[in-house]
Amino acid sequence: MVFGDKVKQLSETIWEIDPSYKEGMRVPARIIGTEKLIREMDDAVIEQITNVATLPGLLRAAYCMPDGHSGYGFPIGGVAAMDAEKGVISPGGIGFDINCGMRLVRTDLTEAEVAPKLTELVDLLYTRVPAGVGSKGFVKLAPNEFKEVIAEGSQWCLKNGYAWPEDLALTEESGCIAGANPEKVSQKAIDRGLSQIGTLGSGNHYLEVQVVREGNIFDRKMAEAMGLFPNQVVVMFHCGSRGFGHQVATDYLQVFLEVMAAKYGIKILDRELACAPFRSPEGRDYFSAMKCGLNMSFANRQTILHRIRECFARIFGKSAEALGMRMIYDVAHNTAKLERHPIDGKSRELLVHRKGATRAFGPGHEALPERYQPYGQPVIIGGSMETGSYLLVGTEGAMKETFGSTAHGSGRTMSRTQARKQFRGDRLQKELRARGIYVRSASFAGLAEEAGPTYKDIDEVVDACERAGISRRVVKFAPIGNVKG
DNA sequence: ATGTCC
Repeated sequence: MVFGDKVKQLSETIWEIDPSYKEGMRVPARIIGTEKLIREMDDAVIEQITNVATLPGLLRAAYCMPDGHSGYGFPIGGVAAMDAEKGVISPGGIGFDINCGMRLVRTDLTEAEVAPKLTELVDLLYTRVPAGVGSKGFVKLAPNEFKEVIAEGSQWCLKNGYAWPEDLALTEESGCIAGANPEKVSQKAIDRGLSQIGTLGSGNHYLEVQVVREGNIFDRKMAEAMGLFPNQVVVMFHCGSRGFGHQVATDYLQVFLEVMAAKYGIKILDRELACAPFRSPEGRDYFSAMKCGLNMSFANRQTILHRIRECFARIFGKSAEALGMRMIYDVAHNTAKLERHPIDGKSRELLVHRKGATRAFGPGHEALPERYQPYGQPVIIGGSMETGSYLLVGTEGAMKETFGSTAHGSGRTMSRTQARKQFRGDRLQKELRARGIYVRSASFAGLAEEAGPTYKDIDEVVDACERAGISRRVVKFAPIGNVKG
C-alpha cells in the first residue's frame, strides 16, 4: 500500500485515513499495523475500508486489523460499528462463511507422549473428521432436526451427547445466540446444511495438533490459569458454517440488492457493500437468519470437538476426561452482534460487524466466563501450518480503540491462484514431514494454497496487536500435526 | 469461504 498525504500516523501502530480521502466518507478509516504490515497490505484494503466509512450509521471510524487483506466489499480484518437505530447491516461486513471461527482445546499430554503416536493420531483424525469441499458429516438429520440445531447451536449438541456442559460456558455466546429464527432461512440453505454438521470444510479450514514449547509462554500466570504448561499438546481448529452460512449470505445479498436503493434510497460506492437498514424488515430477517449461521457453526465446531475427543481416547487408551481435554475457548471471526460501547462518553447499543476479526473484550467484561474475568477474553489466532499460532487475551485498550476487537489470523499475502503456481502440495507435505509436522490434506492444490509464505508473518501481526494495545500475548503454539480441508 | 457457474 502506498501512503498518500491523506494517511496520518496517529501512533506507532494506528494509521488514520481522513474523511476527505473520498466523497461520502462519514468518519475516518483506521488501519492498525506496524509500518511494515501497512506497506505490504494490498491497495484494495484502503479503498475498501474507506468505502465502509461511507455506510449509513457508521460510528467513530471504520477499522482494519493488522492481518487485513481485501475481501468481498469489506476487507477481511474489517470492524464496523453501526448505530443500532439509524445504521445498516451488511452481509459483506460479516462474510460468506458466517461464524467461521477458532476453537482451542487443552490436553494433559506432553509432546514426548504424543510423538510416537503422532502419525496414527493424525491419520485417525483425518478419517474421523470429514474434510474437503462437499464433505458430509456423520450426524444424519431431517430438516426439522436441523432447524433445532440452527436455533440452539451447542445446546443441541449438549442434548444429543456431543458436548460437556462446561464446553458451552467456554464458547462465545455460550454456543447459542438468542434470536436465531429458522423460519428466516431458505429451504435451499437448510438442504445444503443438514449433512454438514461435524465437517471441517476446505480452504483455510484445518485442525492442528500443537505444542507449547519452552520459551513460548509470555504470561505464566495467565497460562497456568488457562491450564497450559510447557511441552503440552493442545488442539486448535478453524471452521465455519459451511454451505449453510454461504447460502444464507447469498440469499440475503440478493434481497438487499433489490431493496437497498429502490425501497430505502441507500446509495453505495460498491455493490459488494449491499446493505439494508438494521431496523427494516429485511435487515431484521437477515439478522435472524445470520444468527442461525452462528449457531450452525458453533454446533459444527462442538461436534468436531466430540470426534477429536473420541480419536484421542482411542489412540491413548484413556477417556477424554482422563486426558484433560477441556476447552480453552471458542471465538467467532465473522459476525455482527449487538453490543454496548461508549460513544462520546455515553453507552450506546451498537451493531458491531466483525469480518475476519476477533472479539477481544477486556478484563471484567460481563460477557466473559467467570474464570477469565481477571484476565480478559481468550483470543485464538491461527497462523499458517508452517509457522505457529497464538493465544492472546483482550484488553481495555481494545475496548477503547476497536470496539473490543483484534486480529483473527495471519492474513494472506497472495491469492490462492498465485499460491498454486508458486507451491506444490505434495512437495510441501514432504518438506513439512522432514521438519516434524505431519500433514494430511483432502487436496494437494488446497495444501499448496496454505503454504507458509502465502500468509503474513504471524509474529509481526501479533506484535502489532500488542503494540496497539488491543490484545496481549499469553502463549505461542508450534504445529506438529495438521488435518487440512 | 463455497455442491469453487444454474
